[in-house]
Amino acid sequence: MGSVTINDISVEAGVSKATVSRVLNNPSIVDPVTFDRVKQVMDKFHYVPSAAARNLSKSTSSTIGAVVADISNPFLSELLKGVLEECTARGYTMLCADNGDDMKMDFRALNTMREQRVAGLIYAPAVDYKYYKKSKQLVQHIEDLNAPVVLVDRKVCWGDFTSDGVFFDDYNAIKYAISALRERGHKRIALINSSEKNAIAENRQKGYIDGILEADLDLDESIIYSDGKYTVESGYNQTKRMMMSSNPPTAVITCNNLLSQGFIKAKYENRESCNIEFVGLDRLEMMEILGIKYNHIERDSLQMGKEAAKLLFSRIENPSIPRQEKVLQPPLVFMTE
Amino acid sequence: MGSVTINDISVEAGVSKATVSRVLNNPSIVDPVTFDRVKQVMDKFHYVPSAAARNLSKSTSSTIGAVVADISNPFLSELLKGVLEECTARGYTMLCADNGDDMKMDFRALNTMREQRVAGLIYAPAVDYKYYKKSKQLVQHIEDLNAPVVLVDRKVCWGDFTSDGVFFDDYNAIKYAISALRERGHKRIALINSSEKNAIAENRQKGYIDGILEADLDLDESIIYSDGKYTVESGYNQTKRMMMSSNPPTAVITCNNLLSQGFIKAKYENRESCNIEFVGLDRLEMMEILGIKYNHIERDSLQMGKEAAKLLFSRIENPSIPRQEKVLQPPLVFMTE
DNA sequence: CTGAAAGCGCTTACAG
DNA sequence: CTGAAAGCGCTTACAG
Repeated sequence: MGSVTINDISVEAGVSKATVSRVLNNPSIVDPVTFDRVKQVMDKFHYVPSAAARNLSKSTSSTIGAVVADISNPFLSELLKGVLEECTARGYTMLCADNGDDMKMDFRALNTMREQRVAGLIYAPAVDYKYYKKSKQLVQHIEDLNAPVVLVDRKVCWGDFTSDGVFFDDYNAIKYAISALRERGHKRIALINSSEKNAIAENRQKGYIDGILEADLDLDESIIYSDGKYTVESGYNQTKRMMMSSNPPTAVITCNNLLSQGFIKAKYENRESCNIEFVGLDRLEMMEILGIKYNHIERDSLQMGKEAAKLLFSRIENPSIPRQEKVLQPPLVFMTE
Repeated sequence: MGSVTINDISVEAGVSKATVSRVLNNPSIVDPVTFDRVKQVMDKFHYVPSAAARNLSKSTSSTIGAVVADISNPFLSELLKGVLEECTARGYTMLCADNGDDMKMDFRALNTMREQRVAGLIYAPAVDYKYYKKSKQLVQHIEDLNAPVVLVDRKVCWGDFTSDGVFFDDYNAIKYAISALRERGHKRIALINSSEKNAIAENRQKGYIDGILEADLDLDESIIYSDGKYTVESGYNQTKRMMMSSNPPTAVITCNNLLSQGFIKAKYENRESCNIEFVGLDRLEMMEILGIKYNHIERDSLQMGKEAAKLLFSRIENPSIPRQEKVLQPPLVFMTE
């Protein structure tokens, strides 16, 4: 009934469990003849060793965890795919959890990862805890993890806690987008961001402000839209407000794939009246397929996932290497007609 | 250094490991006073029990596996999200692997799941093994898993192997799509399918043929396109061939989200010349956002994931219940302008 | 209500 | 080259 164990193999092959273990882990030191015999018994019984037992015995782990906001967001599912590829290549296994941008769920997910004693964690925190009272508690959870974590996408700083990380340089990307829009004649450029308190939203806003100033444009805070979450609905609502304002912008930058979709939805509903140009963050594959011009900052999240996993594995192999932070430069893709 | 164990707790609290274990698993039978004391020590040490050790000891598992073709395909990442939700709700953990529609990787993934001793498996096989010599071997692997599996999306039949499953009724959906297209005046309706040998592609083709016949239309095998895989590229290429044929259809049905995208790409590249109407499988969220009329068969893969997980858990709890197969009826969504 | 002991399926010094 | 034994971190009869 239960699966076959190392013991079954050892009695059938007439050797000790230690020897069976050796043909598994250190074949070179076992006598070729007994090796073959044991191997045959293993095949006959379809024996596959239990990862849990092995890990418990060696006090190691062969699974890494990944916690992100939503595994079905294309940006994130691509990222996870990148992580998975690196894991598979190394014989590691990937455990997924999501937090829905919610602190409580984030803590739950972290706790799960701890129970599972993951060897490492790819982590996009639900929020930037430094803005909340839970900050200390979060750091504690991370430390209790007792495994390296690499932050992805969302850079957060909490006290003296540090970890490896892979991020996009949204600050410069947005600055650059502004100068590009400026060159195309735009003088009134808006931003649609989220109101979440986190470094990523802040960086985007900072990039926006610096970009506006460097382009010698007027900084008008009334066209910095950021009163919602990173959702399609929020992008939609903010765009509507923007379109109905007395002095609408001629161009806008939308700060992630969902906000972009919300903007697009509103724009296409008002095709005649709305000719606001825009630059969105992230690819929207469907736009390419439809052949619709779509100016955007192309964040390659598959690559981000791979880079993050690589960082994680190199730290697992060598815990003492200096902290690493990769800042990926997402290219600005302008599609002129 | 290493995480704190039940032993650390027991010595600090001055009780046996058994008692610590009891406050974890069976609080009601332990003296309230010692319970509190132990609990306090646990909190103080941030103790979290090791799932691996617990599972090993109880010969159980608290993780379920999921293997699908590509975790970044929106249809599948939605499905996984559905699975994850059900897992989280029950305190289970989800292990992901992908097979890229490739048999070898499929076997690898299955093997990983076995090493991990998953409590159950949500499985969309890479291919329908009955068409390959590996069929027997696959069945063996599944049996060796020693855990219930529920098939999703891809129904396969191999010998006397049976398992629970959740599928969409593509056969009827496509038949229905044809009759709907017929009502709208179409008399020459094509199909773009994959050439993969599997029940799902077969069902679609069967639904097509029966639909054509029941609608009293001529069955013309030359407009059954199925010479590629389920990819955007294949959909694109097949559409191109179709458009260049001497007698192109007036409507077409595309058999999954990627083929639909390929079709759309080709269609939009030739906007002027191509006015073939179509019905695609699966939602394409971006079409809704753009407000583009998109007739489709709406397969709710999130729901499929949830249903599959529910089936799996009910079988885990009660292995002897009769085999269950759920066939979801995906609604046909026609968007008239 | 609690503890000592055996066991879950492995690995790894330690002897031989 | 191989085996006996202890240990990884838990749980669970079995006694008391």
